[in-house]
Amino acid sequence: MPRSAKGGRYHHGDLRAALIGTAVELIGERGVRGFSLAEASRRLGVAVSAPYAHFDDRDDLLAAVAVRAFEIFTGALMPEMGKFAEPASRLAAMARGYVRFAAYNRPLFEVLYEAGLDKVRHPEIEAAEQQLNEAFLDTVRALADGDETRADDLATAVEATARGYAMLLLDDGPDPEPGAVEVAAERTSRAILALIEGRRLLG
Amino acid sequence: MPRSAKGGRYHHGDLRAALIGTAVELIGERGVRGFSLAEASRRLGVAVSAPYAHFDDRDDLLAAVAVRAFEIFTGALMPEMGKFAEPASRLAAMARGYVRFAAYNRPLFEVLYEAGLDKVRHPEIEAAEQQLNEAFLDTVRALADGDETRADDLATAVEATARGYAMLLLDDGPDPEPGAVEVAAERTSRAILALIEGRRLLG
DNA sequence: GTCTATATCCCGATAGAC
DNA sequence: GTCTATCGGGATATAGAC
Repeated sequence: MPRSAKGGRYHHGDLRAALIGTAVELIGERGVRGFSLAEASRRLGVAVSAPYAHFDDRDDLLAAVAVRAFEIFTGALMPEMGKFAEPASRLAAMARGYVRFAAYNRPLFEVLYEAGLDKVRHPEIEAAEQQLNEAFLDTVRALADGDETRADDLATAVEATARGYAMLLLDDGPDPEPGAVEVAAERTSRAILALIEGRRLLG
Repeated sequence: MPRSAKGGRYHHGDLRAALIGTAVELIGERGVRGFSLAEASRRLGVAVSAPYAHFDDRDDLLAAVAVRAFEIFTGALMPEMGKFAEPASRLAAMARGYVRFAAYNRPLFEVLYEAGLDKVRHPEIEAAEQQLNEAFLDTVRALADGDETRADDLATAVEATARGYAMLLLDDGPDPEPGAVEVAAERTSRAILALIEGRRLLG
């Protein structure tokens, strides 16, 4: 990418996109709360005031990261589900995908849950969440005998299980090895199947 | 509590303990990363340099909070377990206690997992964790037919489930209502029982 | 759209007086 | 053990030039 000499003007091709990318990098290194516009600017070699031409403020940039996170999240899980016809297998596959996503896209996963973004100010985020949620609920309903309350309880249980395994994996340290990720994903998958097996005890 | 007039010397009865308490307050309001020694000092009406007479640095204070967190955590879960003889009921009770602890002691729960403390510098933390862990593993083993691998898988599954439900509850917003906490705790408890019911699928 | 420069604020940590 | 004072650093955000 073109970079003018030190001190000269810097015309970035697409500073907006570059800022989002750098934000992801930085969040991976220091967490959401440790991220700052100032350091992102420094890394890109632009003035600290430059980001304000593209984003209202720090949170506005984080919201853009969150939207990208949901896109990647959805893009990773939907195909995974499509490989299985049985509802139980589909849920297990989703859970595996969930844990893998958390492990391999830690910064994005962190933004989804820890950014504390104002959903009133950033409604795009909820919209990005919608598609995946519908597919998830459809699959859960198939295991609940048409009982909406049972479906809700099972959905919560599946989500909690996946979330919990993801958190445990991320606790072990940043950037887990692929082997450890697969072990965790497989355990998660089996826990989902065990949960479904005993689901009559849920509600 | 005695407080000298503005500008005068301030002799606190136990600044060390007061700092820990104020840290918990502040973490509840702004999260672990948003906590600062400077603001804690301001709230207590002492100079920003005063804390350094009791703690090496910011992390040293957070470590003291973490130790207190484990003490309260253990103190809440052990009696809960003691009420039940059956291993499955004990694990379900632990999980209920786990979720309640997270909901009613959010700052402490946060410190346990998000403080990112150096365990080499603060070995007390691991010691505080030990007691509870042993009791937990003993109960899990009773459900694993003497198979240590099965026990390990089940322990992970139980921990992940409790952690996941706690995270979902905390996601809903700070300071959840007692009604919501009980619903979440009950759901967690049932999920543990369902998991145990289907545990042959775990490994 | 980007830069320079600046205002304003907060933080951690230390030195030296009392 | 606490205070006053201070150093050094980093952040957000804005104003005005180009």
